[in-house]
Amino acid sequence: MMLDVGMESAIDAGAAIAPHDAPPGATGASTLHGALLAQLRDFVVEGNLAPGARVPERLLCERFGISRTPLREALKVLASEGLIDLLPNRGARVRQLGPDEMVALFDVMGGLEALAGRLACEKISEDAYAEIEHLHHAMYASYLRRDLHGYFTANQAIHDRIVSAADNAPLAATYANFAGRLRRVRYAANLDTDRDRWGEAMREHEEILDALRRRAGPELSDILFRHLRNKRRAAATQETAAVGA
Amino acid sequence: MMLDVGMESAIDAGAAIAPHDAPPGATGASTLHGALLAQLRDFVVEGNLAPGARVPERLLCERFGISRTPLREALKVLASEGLIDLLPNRGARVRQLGPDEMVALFDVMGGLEALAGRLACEKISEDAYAEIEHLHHAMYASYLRRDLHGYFTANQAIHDRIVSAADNAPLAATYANFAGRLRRVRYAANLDTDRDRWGEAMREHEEILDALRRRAGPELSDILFRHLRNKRRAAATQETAAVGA
DNA sequence: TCGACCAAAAATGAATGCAAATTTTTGGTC
DNA sequence: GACCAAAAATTTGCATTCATTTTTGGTCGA
Repeated sequence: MMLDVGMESAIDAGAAIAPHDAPPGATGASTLHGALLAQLRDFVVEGNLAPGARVPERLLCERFGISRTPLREALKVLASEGLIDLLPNRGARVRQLGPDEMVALFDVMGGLEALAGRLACEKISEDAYAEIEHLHHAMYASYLRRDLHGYFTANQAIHDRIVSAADNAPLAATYANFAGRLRRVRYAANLDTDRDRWGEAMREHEEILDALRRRAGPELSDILFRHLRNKRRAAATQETAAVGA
Repeated sequence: MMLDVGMESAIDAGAAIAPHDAPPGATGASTLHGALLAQLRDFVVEGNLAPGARVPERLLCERFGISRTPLREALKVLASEGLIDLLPNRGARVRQLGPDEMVALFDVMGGLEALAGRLACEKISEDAYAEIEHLHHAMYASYLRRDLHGYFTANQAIHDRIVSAADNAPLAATYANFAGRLRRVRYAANLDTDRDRWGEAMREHEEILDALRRRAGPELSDILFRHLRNKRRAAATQETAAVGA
Protein backbone atom coordinates (compact mmCIF):
# COMPACT_ATOMS: atom_id res chain seq x y z
CA MET A 1 0.00 0.00 0.00
CA MET A 2 0.90 3.67 -0.26
CA LEU A 3 2.67 3.25 -3.55
CA ASP A 4 4.18 6.52 -4.53
CA VAL A 5 2.60 6.50 -7.88
CA GLY A 6 1.40 10.04 -8.26
CA MET A 7 -2.08 11.39 -8.13
CA GLU A 8 -4.76 11.77 -10.69
CA SER A 9 -5.84 15.35 -11.18
CA ALA A 10 -3.07 16.75 -9.07
CA ILE A 11 -1.30 19.77 -10.30
CA ASP A 12 2.29 19.71 -11.32
CA ALA A 13 4.27 19.26 -8.16
CA GLY A 14 6.73 21.93 -9.16
CA ALA A 15 4.09 24.53 -9.88
CA ALA A 16 2.76 24.08 -6.37
CA ILE A 17 -0.51 25.46 -5.21
CA ALA A 18 -0.01 29.12 -5.95
CA PRO A 19 -1.32 31.10 -2.99
CA HIS A 20 -4.13 32.61 -4.98
CA ASP A 21 -4.92 34.01 -8.31
CA ALA A 22 -1.99 36.14 -9.21
CA PRO A 23 -1.81 39.31 -7.16
CA PRO A 24 -0.72 41.94 -9.64
CA GLY A 25 2.67 42.56 -8.11
CA ALA A 26 3.50 38.88 -7.66
CA THR A 27 3.74 37.45 -4.17
CA GLY A 28 5.85 34.62 -5.44
CA ALA A 29 9.57 34.39 -4.93
CA SER A 30 10.72 37.96 -4.58
CA THR A 31 10.40 38.00 -0.79
CA LEU A 32 11.80 35.54 1.66
CA HIS A 33 8.35 34.88 2.96
CA GLY A 34 7.01 34.06 -0.46
CA ALA A 35 9.81 31.69 -1.33
CA LEU A 36 9.68 30.07 2.07
CA LEU A 37 5.95 29.59 1.84
CA ALA A 38 6.28 27.72 -1.42
CA GLN A 39 9.12 25.59 -0.09
CA LEU A 40 7.37 24.77 3.12
CA ARG A 41 4.16 23.94 1.32
CA ASP A 42 5.96 21.53 -0.95
CA PHE A 43 7.73 20.13 2.06
CA VAL A 44 4.41 19.36 3.71
CA VAL A 45 2.55 18.28 0.61
CA GLU A 46 5.32 15.96 -0.46
CA GLY A 47 4.89 14.15 2.80
CA ASN A 48 8.25 14.87 4.39
CA LEU A 49 6.55 15.24 7.74
CA ALA A 50 4.72 12.54 9.60
CA PRO A 51 1.02 13.39 9.76
CA GLY A 52 -0.14 14.24 13.24
CA ALA A 53 3.38 14.53 14.59
CA ARG A 54 4.63 17.68 16.23
CA VAL A 55 6.75 19.94 14.11
CA PRO A 56 8.94 22.15 16.30
CA GLU A 57 9.55 25.55 14.83
CA ARG A 58 13.25 25.44 15.66
CA LEU A 59 13.68 22.41 13.49
CA LEU A 60 12.04 24.01 10.50
CA CYS A 61 14.01 27.19 11.07
CA GLU A 62 17.24 25.25 10.87
CA ARG A 63 16.00 23.23 7.95
CA PHE A 64 15.29 26.37 5.96
CA GLY A 65 17.92 28.61 7.48
CA ILE A 66 15.69 31.43 8.62
CA SER A 67 14.36 32.88 11.82
CA ARG A 68 11.04 32.11 13.42
CA THR A 69 9.18 35.19 12.27
CA PRO A 70 8.80 34.41 8.59
CA LEU A 71 8.41 30.75 9.38
CA ARG A 72 5.49 31.41 11.66
CA GLU A 73 3.89 33.59 9.03
CA ALA A 74 4.13 30.75 6.56
CA LEU A 75 2.68 28.30 9.06
CA LYS A 76 -0.33 30.51 9.58
CA VAL A 77 -0.95 30.58 5.87
CA LEU A 78 -0.55 26.83 5.53
CA ALA A 79 -3.04 26.41 8.33
CA SER A 80 -5.51 28.64 6.51
CA GLU A 81 -5.01 26.44 3.47
CA GLY A 82 -5.95 23.43 5.51
CA LEU A 83 -2.62 21.66 5.18
CA ILE A 84 -1.65 21.81 8.84
CA ASP A 85 -3.39 22.34 12.15
CA LEU A 86 -2.22 24.97 14.57
CA LEU A 87 -3.11 24.23 18.14
CA PRO A 88 -2.81 27.20 20.49
CA ASN A 89 0.41 27.03 22.45
CA ARG A 90 1.00 23.57 21.17
CA GLY A 91 2.52 24.11 17.79
CA ALA A 92 1.80 22.88 14.32
CA ARG A 93 1.10 19.43 13.13
CA VAL A 94 0.42 18.04 9.73
CA ARG A 95 -3.27 17.64 9.23
CA GLN A 96 -4.45 14.12 9.36
CA LEU A 97 -7.32 13.15 7.13
CA GLY A 98 -10.01 11.02 8.65
CA PRO A 99 -12.30 9.06 6.34
CA ASP A 100 -15.08 11.62 6.66
CA GLU A 101 -12.82 14.50 5.80
CA MET A 102 -11.44 12.62 2.85
CA VAL A 103 -14.93 12.04 1.53
CA ALA A 104 -15.77 15.71 1.97
CA LEU A 105 -12.65 16.83 0.15
CA PHE A 106 -13.30 14.45 -2.70
CA ASP A 107 -16.77 15.83 -3.15
CA VAL A 108 -15.43 19.36 -3.36
CA MET A 109 -12.87 18.23 -5.91
CA GLY A 110 -15.73 16.73 -7.85
CA GLY A 111 -17.66 19.98 -7.70
CA LEU A 112 -14.64 21.95 -8.84
CA GLU A 113 -13.92 19.64 -11.73
CA ALA A 114 -17.57 19.73 -12.69
CA LEU A 115 -17.38 23.50 -12.78
CA ALA A 116 -14.14 23.42 -14.71
CA GLY A 117 -15.67 21.12 -17.30
CA ARG A 118 -18.65 23.37 -17.78
CA LEU A 119 -16.54 26.47 -18.17
CA ALA A 120 -14.08 24.68 -20.42
CA CYS A 121 -16.89 23.86 -22.83
CA GLU A 122 -17.63 27.55 -23.09
CA LYS A 123 -14.10 28.73 -23.61
CA ILE A 124 -11.80 26.02 -24.87
CA SER A 125 -10.06 26.56 -28.17
CA GLU A 126 -9.90 23.95 -30.87
CA ASP A 127 -6.17 23.59 -30.31
CA ALA A 128 -6.54 23.04 -26.59
CA TYR A 129 -9.20 20.47 -27.28
CA ALA A 130 -6.94 18.71 -29.75
CA GLU A 131 -4.26 18.48 -27.09
CA ILE A 132 -6.64 16.89 -24.66
CA GLU A 133 -7.80 14.49 -27.33
CA HIS A 134 -4.20 13.54 -27.94
CA LEU A 135 -3.60 12.96 -24.25
CA HIS A 136 -6.72 10.86 -24.12
CA HIS A 137 -5.46 8.57 -26.86
CA ALA A 138 -2.10 8.31 -25.18
CA MET A 139 -3.87 7.40 -21.96
CA TYR A 140 -5.89 4.77 -23.73
CA ALA A 141 -2.75 3.27 -25.19
CA SER A 142 -1.27 3.12 -21.69
CA TYR A 143 -4.44 1.48 -20.48
CA LEU A 144 -4.24 -1.20 -23.15
CA ARG A 145 -0.71 -2.13 -22.26
CA ARG A 146 -1.40 -1.87 -18.55
CA ASP A 147 1.11 0.93 -18.10
CA LEU A 148 -0.04 2.38 -14.81
CA HIS A 149 2.48 5.17 -14.69
CA GLY A 150 1.82 6.33 -18.22
CA TYR A 151 -1.89 6.14 -17.58
CA PHE A 152 -1.74 8.34 -14.51
CA THR A 153 0.53 10.87 -16.06
CA ALA A 154 -1.83 11.32 -19.00
CA ASN A 155 -4.88 11.24 -16.78
CA GLN A 156 -3.51 13.95 -14.54
CA ALA A 157 -2.57 16.02 -17.55
CA ILE A 158 -6.10 15.77 -18.93
CA HIS A 159 -7.74 16.92 -15.74
CA ASP A 160 -5.25 19.76 -15.44
CA ARG A 161 -5.91 20.85 -19.00
CA ILE A 162 -9.61 20.96 -18.35
CA VAL A 163 -9.05 23.19 -15.36
CA SER A 164 -6.71 25.38 -17.37
CA ALA A 165 -9.19 25.58 -20.20
CA ALA A 166 -11.79 26.91 -17.77
CA ASP A 167 -9.59 30.01 -17.71
CA ASN A 168 -10.61 31.00 -14.21
CA ALA A 169 -7.79 31.92 -11.86
CA PRO A 170 -9.66 31.60 -8.57
CA LEU A 171 -10.97 28.23 -9.64
CA ALA A 172 -7.48 27.02 -10.57
CA ALA A 173 -6.09 28.21 -7.24
CA THR A 174 -8.85 26.55 -5.26
CA TYR A 175 -8.48 23.38 -7.26
CA ALA A 176 -4.76 23.34 -6.57
CA ASN A 177 -5.40 23.83 -2.89
CA PHE A 178 -7.71 20.84 -2.65
CA ALA A 179 -5.44 18.72 -4.80
CA GLY A 180 -2.65 19.49 -2.35
CA ARG A 181 -4.75 18.55 0.61
CA LEU A 182 -5.55 15.22 -0.96
CA ARG A 183 -2.01 14.69 -2.10
CA ARG A 184 -1.26 12.41 0.80
CA VAL A 185 -4.02 10.07 -0.18
CA ARG A 186 -2.28 8.11 -2.84
CA TYR A 187 -5.53 6.64 -3.86
CA ALA A 188 -4.50 5.95 -7.37
CA ALA A 189 -2.50 2.86 -6.66
CA ASN A 190 -5.43 0.55 -6.35
CA LEU A 191 -6.28 0.46 -10.01
CA ASP A 192 -3.49 -2.05 -10.08
CA THR A 193 -5.58 -4.59 -8.25
CA ASP A 194 -9.01 -3.25 -9.12
CA ARG A 195 -9.23 -3.95 -12.81
CA ASP A 196 -12.95 -3.27 -12.89
CA ARG A 197 -12.46 0.24 -11.65
CA TRP A 198 -9.76 0.84 -14.19
CA GLY A 199 -12.00 -0.18 -17.04
CA GLU A 200 -14.83 1.86 -15.65
CA ALA A 201 -12.61 4.91 -15.34
CA MET A 202 -11.49 4.48 -18.90
CA ARG A 203 -15.08 4.34 -20.11
CA GLU A 204 -15.89 7.46 -18.13
CA HIS A 205 -13.03 9.21 -19.82
CA GLU A 206 -14.49 8.29 -23.18
CA GLU A 207 -17.67 10.05 -22.11
CA ILE A 208 -15.69 13.01 -20.87
CA LEU A 209 -13.91 13.45 -24.17
CA ASP A 210 -17.11 13.03 -26.09
CA ALA A 211 -18.96 15.64 -24.07
CA LEU A 212 -16.05 18.02 -24.37
CA ARG A 213 -15.89 17.50 -28.11
CA ARG A 214 -19.55 18.43 -28.35
CA ARG A 215 -18.99 21.31 -25.95
CA ALA A 216 -21.83 19.91 -23.88
CA GLY A 217 -21.11 21.83 -20.69
CA PRO A 218 -23.84 20.70 -18.30
CA GLU A 219 -23.44 17.12 -19.44
CA LEU A 220 -19.67 17.16 -19.01
CA SER A 221 -20.16 18.75 -15.63
CA ASP A 222 -22.32 15.87 -14.52
CA ILE A 223 -20.01 13.21 -15.91
CA LEU A 224 -17.00 14.72 -14.17
CA PHE A 225 -18.74 14.83 -10.83
CA ARG A 226 -19.76 11.20 -11.11
CA HIS A 227 -16.26 10.34 -12.29
CA LEU A 228 -14.81 11.80 -9.12
CA ARG A 229 -17.48 10.13 -7.03
CA ASN A 230 -16.49 6.77 -8.42
CA LYS A 231 -12.86 7.50 -7.82
CA ARG A 232 -13.71 8.46 -4.31
CA ARG A 233 -15.42 5.16 -3.76
CA ALA A 234 -12.41 3.30 -5.08
CA ALA A 235 -10.11 5.33 -2.84
CA ALA A 236 -12.33 4.79 0.17
CA THR A 237 -12.34 1.08 -0.47
CA GLN A 238 -8.59 1.03 -0.56
CA GLU A 239 -8.42 3.15 2.55
CA THR A 240 -10.68 0.76 4.38
CA ALA A 241 -8.64 -2.17 3.17
CA ALA A 242 -5.46 -0.46 4.32
CA VAL A 243 -6.90 0.24 7.73
CA GLY A 244 -8.02 -3.33 7.95
CA ALA A 245 -4.58 -4.63 7.02
CA MET B 1 -25.62 53.13 -6.27
CA MET B 2 -23.80 51.03 -3.71
CA LEU B 3 -26.83 50.65 -1.53
CA ASP B 4 -25.84 48.81 1.57
CA VAL B 5 -28.56 46.30 1.22
CA GLY B 6 -26.80 43.07 2.01
CA MET B 7 -25.79 40.25 -0.24
CA GLU B 8 -27.57 37.23 -1.49
CA SER B 9 -25.87 34.00 -0.51
CA ALA B 10 -23.44 35.62 1.86
CA ILE B 11 -22.87 34.00 5.16
CA ASP B 12 -23.88 35.59 8.37
CA ALA B 13 -21.61 38.54 8.85
CA GLY B 14 -20.98 37.66 12.45
CA ALA B 15 -19.98 34.10 11.70
CA ALA B 16 -17.35 35.42 9.34
CA ILE B 17 -15.51 33.26 6.94
CA ALA B 18 -14.03 30.71 9.29
CA PRO B 19 -10.43 30.11 8.25
CA HIS B 20 -11.14 26.55 7.32
CA ASP B 21 -13.05 23.54 8.37
CA ALA B 22 -12.63 23.43 12.10
CA PRO B 23 -9.17 22.33 13.15
CA PRO B 24 -9.87 20.04 16.07
CA GLY B 25 -8.36 22.28 18.68
CA ALA B 26 -10.05 25.43 17.42
CA THR B 27 -7.97 28.19 15.95
CA GLY B 28 -10.63 30.71 16.77
CA ALA B 29 -10.48 33.18 19.56
CA SER B 30 -8.19 31.67 22.15
CA THR B 31 -5.05 33.31 20.78
CA LEU B 32 -4.52 36.93 19.99
CA HIS B 33 -3.70 36.04 16.45
CA GLY B 34 -6.93 34.14 15.99
CA ALA B 35 -9.12 36.86 17.39
CA LEU B 36 -7.26 39.51 15.46
CA LEU B 37 -7.58 37.57 12.25
CA ALA B 38 -11.35 37.41 12.57
CA GLN B 39 -11.56 41.10 13.47
CA LEU B 40 -9.33 42.20 10.67
CA ARG B 41 -11.16 40.05 8.17
CA ASP B 42 -14.46 41.58 9.15
CA PHE B 43 -12.84 44.98 9.03
CA VAL B 44 -11.79 44.39 5.45
CA VAL B 45 -14.89 42.56 4.31
CA GLU B 46 -17.19 45.17 5.78
CA GLY B 47 -15.50 47.71 3.58
CA ASN B 48 -13.92 49.92 6.23
CA LEU B 49 -10.88 50.32 4.04
CA ALA B 50 -10.78 52.00 0.68
CA PRO B 51 -10.04 49.41 -1.99
CA GLY B 52 -6.65 49.87 -3.57
CA ALA B 53 -5.49 52.35 -0.96
CA ARG B 54 -2.37 51.77 1.11
CA VAL B 55 -2.95 50.48 4.60
CA PRO B 56 0.09 51.19 6.79
CA GLU B 57 0.74 48.52 9.37
CA ARG B 58 1.30 51.12 12.05
CA LEU B 59 -2.24 52.35 11.62
CA LEU B 60 -3.80 48.95 11.93
CA CYS B 61 -1.64 48.22 14.95
CA GLU B 62 -3.00 51.26 16.70
CA ARG B 63 -6.50 50.51 15.52
CA PHE B 64 -6.39 47.06 17.07
CA GLY B 65 -3.99 47.79 19.89
CA ILE B 66 -1.37 45.18 19.12
CA SER B 67 2.15 44.99 17.81
CA ARG B 68 3.16 44.39 14.25
CA THR B 69 4.03 40.71 14.53
CA PRO B 70 0.56 39.25 14.92
CA LEU B 71 -0.84 41.84 12.57
CA ARG B 72 1.54 40.84 9.83
CA GLU B 73 0.65 37.21 10.34
CA ALA B 74 -2.99 38.04 9.92
CA LEU B 75 -2.26 40.06 6.79
CA LYS B 76 -0.48 37.12 5.23
CA VAL B 77 -3.48 34.93 5.87
CA LEU B 78 -5.88 37.49 4.46
CA ALA B 79 -3.73 37.70 1.38
CA SER B 80 -3.87 33.95 0.99
CA GLU B 81 -7.63 34.22 1.22
CA GLY B 82 -7.62 36.68 -1.63
CA LEU B 83 -9.02 39.58 0.35
CA ILE B 84 -5.97 41.80 0.13
CA ASP B 85 -2.87 42.08 -1.99
CA LEU B 86 0.57 42.15 -0.47
CA LEU B 87 3.14 43.86 -2.62
CA PRO B 88 6.74 43.21 -1.62
CA ASN B 89 8.14 46.10 0.41
CA ARG B 90 5.07 48.10 -0.40
CA GLY B 91 2.56 46.89 2.09
CA ALA B 92 -0.99 45.69 1.90
CA ARG B 93 -3.88 47.05 -0.02
CA VAL B 94 -7.45 45.94 -0.24
CA ARG B 95 -7.93 43.85 -3.32
CA GLN B 96 -9.77 45.63 -6.05
CA LEU B 97 -12.04 43.57 -8.22
CA GLY B 98 -11.91 44.21 -11.91
CA PRO B 99 -14.84 43.12 -14.07
CA ASP B 100 -13.01 39.98 -15.20
CA GLU B 101 -12.19 38.91 -11.67
CA MET B 102 -15.73 39.52 -10.60
CA VAL B 103 -17.00 37.31 -13.37
CA ALA B 104 -14.55 34.59 -12.42
CA LEU B 105 -15.53 34.72 -8.76
CA PHE B 106 -19.20 34.57 -9.61
CA ASP B 107 -18.67 31.48 -11.67
CA VAL B 108 -16.89 29.77 -8.81
CA MET B 109 -19.71 30.73 -6.49
CA GLY B 110 -22.06 29.17 -8.99
CA GLY B 111 -20.04 26.00 -9.07
CA LEU B 112 -19.95 25.84 -5.29
CA GLU B 113 -23.68 26.38 -4.97
CA ALA B 114 -24.28 23.79 -7.66
CA LEU B 115 -22.23 21.34 -5.64
CA ALA B 116 -23.99 22.29 -2.44
CA GLY B 117 -27.36 21.71 -4.04
CA ARG B 118 -26.37 18.30 -5.28
CA LEU B 119 -25.02 17.22 -1.93
CA ALA B 120 -27.98 18.72 -0.10
CA CYS B 121 -30.32 16.52 -2.11
CA GLU B 122 -28.43 13.51 -0.86
CA LYS B 123 -28.32 14.47 2.78
CA ILE B 124 -30.99 16.95 3.71
CA SER B 125 -33.47 15.99 6.38
CA GLU B 126 -37.19 16.49 6.04
CA ASP B 127 -37.07 19.11 8.78
CA ALA B 128 -34.31 21.07 7.14
CA TYR B 129 -36.22 20.95 3.87
CA ALA B 130 -39.32 22.20 5.60
CA GLU B 131 -37.38 25.15 6.95
CA ILE B 132 -36.18 26.06 3.49
CA GLU B 133 -39.70 25.72 2.16
CA HIS B 134 -40.88 28.09 4.84
CA LEU B 135 -38.17 30.59 3.98
CA HIS B 136 -39.14 30.30 0.36
CA HIS B 137 -42.73 31.22 1.07
CA ALA B 138 -41.62 34.11 3.24
CA MET B 139 -39.42 35.27 0.40
CA TYR B 140 -42.30 35.03 -2.03
CA ALA B 141 -44.47 37.08 0.27
CA SER B 142 -41.74 39.72 0.40
CA TYR B 143 -41.53 39.64 -3.37
CA LEU B 144 -45.27 40.25 -3.73
CA ARG B 145 -45.19 43.29 -1.50
CA ARG B 146 -41.94 44.53 -3.05
CA ASP B 147 -40.10 44.29 0.25
CA LEU B 148 -36.52 44.26 -0.96
CA HIS B 149 -34.94 43.87 2.43
CA GLY B 150 -37.15 41.00 3.49
CA TYR B 151 -36.60 39.35 0.13
CA PHE B 152 -32.84 39.46 0.43
CA THR B 153 -32.79 38.27 3.98
CA ALA B 154 -34.84 35.23 3.11
CA ASN B 155 -32.94 34.66 -0.09
CA GLN B 156 -29.63 34.71 1.69
CA ALA B 157 -30.95 32.37 4.36
CA ILE B 158 -32.11 29.90 1.73
CA HIS B 159 -28.77 29.76 0.01
CA ASP B 160 -27.02 29.41 3.33
CA ARG B 161 -29.30 26.58 4.36
CA ILE B 162 -28.56 24.72 1.18
CA VAL B 163 -24.86 25.00 1.83
CA SER B 164 -25.36 23.89 5.41
CA ALA B 165 -27.48 20.98 4.30
CA ALA B 166 -24.64 19.80 2.09
CA ASP B 167 -22.91 19.01 5.37
CA ASN B 168 -19.44 19.47 4.00
CA ALA B 169 -17.07 21.58 6.08
CA PRO B 170 -14.46 22.35 3.41
CA LEU B 171 -17.21 23.33 1.02
CA ALA B 172 -18.79 25.63 3.58
CA ALA B 173 -15.44 27.25 4.31
CA THR B 174 -14.64 27.77 0.66
CA TYR B 175 -18.10 29.13 0.01
CA ALA B 176 -17.69 31.57 2.87
CA ASN B 177 -14.36 32.67 1.49
CA PHE B 178 -15.76 33.48 -1.93
CA ALA B 179 -18.81 35.13 -0.46
CA GLY B 180 -16.46 37.37 1.50
CA ARG B 181 -14.47 38.24 -1.56
CA LEU B 182 -17.61 39.27 -3.37
CA ARG B 183 -18.98 41.09 -0.38
CA ARG B 184 -17.90 44.43 -1.72
CA VAL B 185 -19.90 43.98 -4.84
CA ARG B 186 -23.29 45.03 -3.58
CA TYR B 187 -24.84 43.64 -6.64
CA ALA B 188 -28.18 43.01 -5.07
CA ALA B 189 -29.40 46.54 -5.13
CA ASN B 190 -30.37 46.60 -8.76
CA LEU B 191 -33.41 44.38 -8.44
CA ASP B 192 -34.96 47.59 -7.35
CA THR B 193 -34.81 48.99 -10.83
CA ASP B 194 -34.65 45.74 -12.76
CA ARG B 195 -38.08 44.29 -12.19
CA ASP B 196 -37.63 41.71 -14.90
CA ARG B 197 -34.63 40.23 -13.15
CA TRP B 198 -36.51 40.10 -9.91
CA GLY B 199 -39.36 38.14 -11.41
CA GLU B 200 -36.93 35.85 -13.17
CA ALA B 201 -35.03 35.23 -9.96
CA MET B 202 -38.26 34.41 -8.20
CA ARG B 203 -39.19 31.89 -10.87
CA GLU B 204 -35.76 30.31 -10.61
CA HIS B 205 -36.27 29.94 -6.90
CA GLU B 206 -39.50 28.10 -7.59
CA GLU B 207 -37.50 25.66 -9.66
CA ILE B 208 -34.89 25.39 -6.95
CA LEU B 209 -37.43 24.50 -4.31
CA ASP B 210 -39.13 22.04 -6.61
CA ALA B 211 -35.92 20.22 -7.45
CA LEU B 212 -34.92 20.14 -3.81
CA ARG B 213 -38.30 18.76 -2.84
CA ARG B 214 -37.83 15.96 -5.34
CA ARG B 215 -34.24 15.51 -4.17
CA ALA B 216 -33.21 15.86 -7.79
CA GLY B 217 -29.53 16.53 -7.21
CA PRO B 218 -28.10 16.91 -10.71
CA GLU B 219 -31.07 18.96 -11.77
CA LEU B 220 -30.84 21.27 -8.78
CA SER B 221 -27.14 21.58 -9.41
CA ASP B 222 -27.78 22.83 -12.90
CA ILE B 223 -30.50 25.22 -11.87
CA LEU B 224 -28.34 26.75 -9.17
CA PHE B 225 -25.46 27.32 -11.53
CA ARG B 226 -27.70 29.04 -14.04
CA HIS B 227 -29.30 31.02 -11.24
CA LEU B 228 -25.92 32.39 -10.26
CA ARG B 229 -25.04 33.03 -13.88
CA ASN B 230 -28.13 35.15 -14.28
CA LYS B 231 -27.39 36.99 -11.10
CA ARG B 232 -23.90 37.58 -12.38
CA ARG B 233 -25.24 39.10 -15.54
CA ALA B 234 -27.50 41.39 -13.57
CA ALA B 235 -24.61 42.42 -11.35
CA ALA B 236 -22.34 43.00 -14.32
CA THR B 237 -24.96 45.19 -15.93
CA GLN B 238 -25.21 47.28 -12.82
CA GLU B 239 -21.44 47.46 -12.57
CA THR B 240 -21.20 48.69 -16.13
CA ALA B 241 -23.92 51.23 -15.51
CA ALA B 242 -22.14 52.43 -12.40
CA VAL B 243 -18.86 52.81 -14.26
CA GLY B 244 -20.65 54.68 -16.99
CA ALA B 245 -22.28 57.04 -14.51
C1' DT C 1 5.52 -0.36 41.43
C1' DC C 2 2.61 3.14 40.30
C1' DG C 3 0.76 7.64 40.51
C1' DA C 4 0.70 12.55 42.10
C1' DC C 5 3.34 16.50 42.55
C1' DC C 6 6.88 19.93 41.64
C1' DA C 7 10.83 22.23 39.43
C1' DA C 8 13.64 22.82 35.34
C1' DA C 9 13.80 23.00 30.39
C1' DA C 10 11.83 23.83 26.11
C1' DA C 11 8.48 25.66 23.05
C1' DT C 12 5.12 29.02 21.72
C1' DG C 13 3.03 33.95 21.42
C1' DA C 14 3.97 38.50 21.10
C1' DA C 15 6.97 42.83 21.39
C1' DT C 16 10.97 45.24 20.21
C1' DG C 17 15.10 46.43 17.46
C1' DC C 18 17.69 46.98 13.29
C1' DA C 19 18.89 47.00 8.28
C1' DA C 20 17.06 47.61 3.63
C1' DA C 21 13.79 49.46 0.69
C1' DT C 22 10.40 52.89 -0.48
C1' DT C 23 8.06 57.18 -0.23
C1' DT C 24 8.09 61.93 0.76
C1' DT C 25 10.26 66.16 1.26
C1' DT C 26 13.54 69.47 0.08
C1' DG C 27 16.61 72.17 -2.69
C1' DG C 28 18.13 73.57 -6.93
C1' DT C 29 17.93 74.40 -11.98
C1' DC C 30 15.94 75.50 -16.23
C1' DG D 1 6.12 77.81 -12.17
C1' DA D 2 7.49 73.07 -13.77
C1' DC D 3 10.85 69.58 -13.54
C1' DC D 4 14.53 66.75 -11.54
C1' DA D 5 17.99 65.01 -8.11
C1' DA D 6 19.33 64.12 -3.45
C1' DA D 7 18.45 63.66 1.42
C1' DA D 8 15.26 62.87 5.22
C1' DA D 9 11.53 60.31 6.99
C1' DT D 10 8.52 56.35 6.81
C1' DT D 11 7.66 51.77 6.10
C1' DT D 12 8.57 47.14 5.36
C1' DG D 13 11.17 42.55 6.25
C1' DC D 14 13.43 39.88 9.31
C1' DA D 15 16.09 38.80 13.55
C1' DT D 16 16.26 39.00 18.27
C1' DT D 17 14.40 39.29 22.85
C1' DC D 18 10.96 38.81 26.55
C1' DA D 19 6.87 36.68 28.81
C1' DT D 20 3.77 32.83 29.23
C1' DT D 21 2.48 28.20 28.58
C1' DT D 22 3.47 23.52 27.96
C1' DT D 23 6.28 19.62 28.42
C1' DT D 24 9.66 16.91 30.64
C1' DG D 25 12.30 14.76 34.26
C1' DG D 26 12.70 13.55 38.76
C1' DT D 27 11.22 12.97 43.61
C1' DC D 28 8.24 11.73 47.08
C1' DG D 29 4.57 9.15 49.06
C1' DA D 30 0.93 5.67 49.12
